[in-house]
Amino acid sequence: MKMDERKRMILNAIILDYIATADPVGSRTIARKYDLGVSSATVRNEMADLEEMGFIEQPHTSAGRVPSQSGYRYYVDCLMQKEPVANADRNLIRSELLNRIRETEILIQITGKLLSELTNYTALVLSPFFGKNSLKYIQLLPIENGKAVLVIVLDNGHVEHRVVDVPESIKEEEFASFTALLNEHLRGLALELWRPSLMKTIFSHLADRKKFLEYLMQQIEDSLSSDQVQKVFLGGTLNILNQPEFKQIDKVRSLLELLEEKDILKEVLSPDQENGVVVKIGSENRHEVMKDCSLITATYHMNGKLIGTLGLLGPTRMEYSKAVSIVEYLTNTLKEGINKL
Amino acid sequence: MKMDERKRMILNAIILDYIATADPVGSRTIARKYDLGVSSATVRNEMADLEEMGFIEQPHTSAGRVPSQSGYRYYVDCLMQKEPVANADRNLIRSELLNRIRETEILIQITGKLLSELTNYTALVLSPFFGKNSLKYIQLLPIENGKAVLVIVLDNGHVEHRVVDVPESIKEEEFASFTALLNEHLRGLALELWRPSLMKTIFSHLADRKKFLEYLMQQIEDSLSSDQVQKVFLGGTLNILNQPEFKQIDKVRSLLELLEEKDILKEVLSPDQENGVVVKIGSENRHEVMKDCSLITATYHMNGKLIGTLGLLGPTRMEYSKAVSIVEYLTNTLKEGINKL
DNA sequence: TTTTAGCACTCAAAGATGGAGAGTGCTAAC
DNA sequence: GTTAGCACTCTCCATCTTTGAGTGCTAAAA
Repeated sequence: MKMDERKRMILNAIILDYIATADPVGSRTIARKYDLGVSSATVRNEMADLEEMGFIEQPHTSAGRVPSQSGYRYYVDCLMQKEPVANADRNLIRSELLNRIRETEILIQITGKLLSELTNYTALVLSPFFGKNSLKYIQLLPIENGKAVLVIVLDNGHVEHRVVDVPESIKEEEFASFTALLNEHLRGLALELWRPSLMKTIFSHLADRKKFLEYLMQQIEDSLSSDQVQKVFLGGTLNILNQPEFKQIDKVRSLLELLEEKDILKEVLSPDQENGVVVKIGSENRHEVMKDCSLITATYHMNGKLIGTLGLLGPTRMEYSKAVSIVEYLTNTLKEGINKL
Repeated sequence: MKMDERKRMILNAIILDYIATADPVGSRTIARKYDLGVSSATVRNEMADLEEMGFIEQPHTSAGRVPSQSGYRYYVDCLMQKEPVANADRNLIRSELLNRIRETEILIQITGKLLSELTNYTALVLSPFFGKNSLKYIQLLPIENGKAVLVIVLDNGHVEHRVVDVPESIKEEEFASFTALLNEHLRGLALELWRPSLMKTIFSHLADRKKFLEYLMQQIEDSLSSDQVQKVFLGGTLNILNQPEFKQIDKVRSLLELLEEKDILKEVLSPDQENGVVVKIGSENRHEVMKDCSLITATYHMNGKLIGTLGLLGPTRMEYSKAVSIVEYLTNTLKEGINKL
């Protein structure tokens, strides 16, 4: 069976109509609403072909047709025309993301909020991962007997603090030298390379404080472990409830539960190819729970390095043409924002 | 009509049964399951009385009885026997809350998680508010041209950081004097009293940096405004979905939406009396959305001052006897934990 | 006087029935 | 290759029936 122009138009019409209404689409509707200059009977014949090709399916004999997963796939790959982002939306995005933001975390949060509000789907934003980033600044501040605050600043604007225990035997004056030491040896170093470097230092400079330094090192590593630092931000979690396909509580439930499992989300968001906008439809997603969902992802970079992912989760019946462009535009603006930090 | 012992027993039985099953309770069930030594007919007569008194009601003529709001009220006030917290739960709580925690925020988070997991309801924890607390330590750390990290430590273990802009004209050496100045004048001061005090300082010491100090002050106030600092932590948000009374999506929806409105939650959690465990049933809660829910709250203190609230949200048909004791025990342990920080 | 057995009555929930409507596939004519 | 026409299918909805749990009332028993 060959996919001629008319079949393409009909498939396109079916998908657009189904996306808009969530109701199975009949031959008559297509013939009337999308004037193709042919009768419903003709459309009917074509639809039978499209069904045979696997692009659409019937919920039951006397119902209209519904796009199948490969139908959506074909649409996204070959038929879809990206809808340009509305001017108002562009302006909103730029004004929110490019103004007066000083910390990565806030930038990411706003991005999530924007994405969900502009699309009415659920936004997932994976914040930058710093494995390849390096330390700009580190400081140990004594706050009371036995306690200090460790402040860590990375070269990409991420700031982190953590309260650590300090042996009482360490005097206030020593903190300055610790800080100096840490900065001297760690500044500019990629996080991955820290430990070996610090170890050398320990033995050469401060053998008597070895234990404390080891503890400190542990704390630093902990603070910057991907678990701590690479967070997933959600926006519009409850937007799934808007979708008629999720009217029953049990369907929504497992999805909402999935959204609380940050580890799984990270996995879901980890890209299998490094750039551009990727659309995963239905069971193309690894997780069973997402079999009725599509996920649009895009990665963002800094200095050419992949640092994070942006995702948009909706029903398979989602407005791909609009969603894809917004994800794209938002990713680019986010990049800009991060590089401005 | 008088409330004799038998009526009390029957009401108690009805409520316990309804809490356990969520089905309207019939006279036969009561007579059989809770052996009161009387027949169902007698129970029936008593139930008619209880209904007249307003403690129970019938969904429809031929259904069993369901506790009314005042029924629950009477139960909580007069009938309920607190179920002691299981030993395993006690141990879990103590080991999680009293070990190796250094920051308030983490303590609060764990409390929320525990509360929801132990009860299967939704936990709300309002973190400490510091209006009356004072500053232990403040520091301004330069990190690059035009930027610095402001680190703020309060006397109750709360630590906060924020990236601020710094005029390029301020040299690295000046930071130390700023930090010294801030500490000198603000340390030990209750947050409420900061501004006037700092203002005096500005004019006497550093008239030329007035603008920057004002900006800095603004940043500090911002960081410590109740909006920023007094956060609501949720645990087990999706536990409501377990309840059969929330099977329809529209009922759950408004409740889940409520849980995303942190401002409303703060209001809901603000106590109208200062201590002890308070149970608010159904429409005793201010919010329409919560008319089918009960909220158990308890306040926690530090040095005698009220600093936060702990809440547990479930259906009106909630296991009060168990929930109340867990809230109580957890509040006490949280107090302990905070004072140990 | 209180309790109980018995019975008629009520009502919701669950099936059963029967159009109405939307949509299909097939056939025969254009 | 396209279209009109028609029989057929299946869901959705409203209506009706049955079933079962539970009640209230009454009259007899304790």
